[in-house]
Amino acid sequence: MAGKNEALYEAIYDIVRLIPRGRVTSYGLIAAAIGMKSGARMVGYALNHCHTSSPPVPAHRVLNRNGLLSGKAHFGAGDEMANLLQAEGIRVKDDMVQDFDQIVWDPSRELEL
DNA sequence: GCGCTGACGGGAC
DNA sequence: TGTCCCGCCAGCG
Repeated sequence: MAGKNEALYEAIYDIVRLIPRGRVTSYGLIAAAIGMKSGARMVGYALNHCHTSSPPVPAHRVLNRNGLLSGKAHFGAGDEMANLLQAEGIRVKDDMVQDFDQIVWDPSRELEL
């Protein structure tokens, strides 16, 4: 471990990689799972560097608390993120995940069960 | 060494 | 019920 910050990033990546297909989660839930309830921004920042870690992280399954594809613009392509979500059976409309409350995956909750 | 921005969240109006 | 503003942590100029 080079530093705690790196371990923190890996913790975020690990949780994101645990997200089952057809499910999504929010930055706040991940932040709470790692103990950073108010660090939702840090989660997004970490995912911004997810490409520096391997294996790649399915960040397309991570959305904001509104179910909006906040990081869609950062994926590179225009609708790359929405396309991946729809490919997993997730309904995406106008960059917004439909039935978000039904497909949301809470890490701190699922990992505890 | 200081300040601003940023893939957000929650509370207040 | 919807929208606006403030707060938090870390990286970067």
